[in-house]
Amino acid sequence: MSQVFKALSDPSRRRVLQLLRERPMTAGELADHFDVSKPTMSAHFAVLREADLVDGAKKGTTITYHLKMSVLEEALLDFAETFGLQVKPARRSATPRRIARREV
Amino acid sequence: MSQVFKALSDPSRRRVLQLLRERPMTAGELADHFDVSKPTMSAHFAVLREADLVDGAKKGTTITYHLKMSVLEEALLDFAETFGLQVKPARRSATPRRIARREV
DNA sequence: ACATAATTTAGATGTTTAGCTAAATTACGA
DNA sequence: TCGTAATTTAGCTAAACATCTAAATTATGT
Repeated sequence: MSQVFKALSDPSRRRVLQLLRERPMTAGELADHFDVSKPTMSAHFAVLREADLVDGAKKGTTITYHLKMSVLEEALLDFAETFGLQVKPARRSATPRRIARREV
Repeated sequence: MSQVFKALSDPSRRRVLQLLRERPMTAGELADHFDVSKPTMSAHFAVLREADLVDGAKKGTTITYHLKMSVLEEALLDFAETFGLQVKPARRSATPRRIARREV
C-alpha cells in the first residue's frame, strides 16, 4: 500500500495512469507526453510496476503498458475503508468516444 | 495532491491519521504509539500538516492534533473521480458508539 | 525566578529519489 | 549481418527523506 501511495505521489506518474485509462500505450507513446528524458520515464514506469499499478507486455521491440485498474481500486478501497469511506465504480463518462472493441 | 499522497506513503503517518480518527490527540500521546523518537514523530506531523491532513491546536505546553477528515476525503475524491471512481462516506462501523442517522 | 514538561529546531548521517547523458540490450527489416 | 528503433541499465549529481541525539523554546507550577 505504501508503494501505491508513493507511486501516486508524483504528478507524472498519476498522469501516466490517467493516460493508460484511455487505452494501453507503449513506453514511447507515453514518454512523448512528457518533457523529461526517456530514461527518466522508464524509471517512473518501474515505480508503477513495483506498485503493481501497471503491467508491461513486451512485443517485439516495444513494451505496451496497461493500467491495472483493479489494483488501483483495491488499494484505494482498502485504505478508504479504514476511514469509513466507500470507493466504488461510478459514472461511465470517462471513456466515451468509441465503443470499445475488446478482445474476446 | 502530491503532498497528500506523499504523506500517505508512510505507514507511520497513515497510522497517525488512523489514531486521530478516533479522537484528537496530543503530539506526545501520538508519539507514544510509535517506536521512533519524538523528533522523528514531530517531522511526521510536519509532513501531515503540510499536506493539510491534520491541524494542531496549541494549548499551554501541549499541541493537540486533529484529523482534517474533509481534506482527506476531498483529496481521495478528486483523485478517484479522474478514474471514474466514487468516494463517499460509508457505513459508520468504525465509529460505532452512536447510531448513524442517515440523512435523505 | 527556577525546575520541569512538551514539543520543536538544529545538525548530522545514511538512504532514496528524480533527473541527466551515455551505453547496453533486444528485436526487426533490408 | 548491419543498421536502426525502442527501451532499459549504468553511472552520476543534487535534493529530499527518515532517523538519531542534543539543544532551544515555551508554558506551568512552586
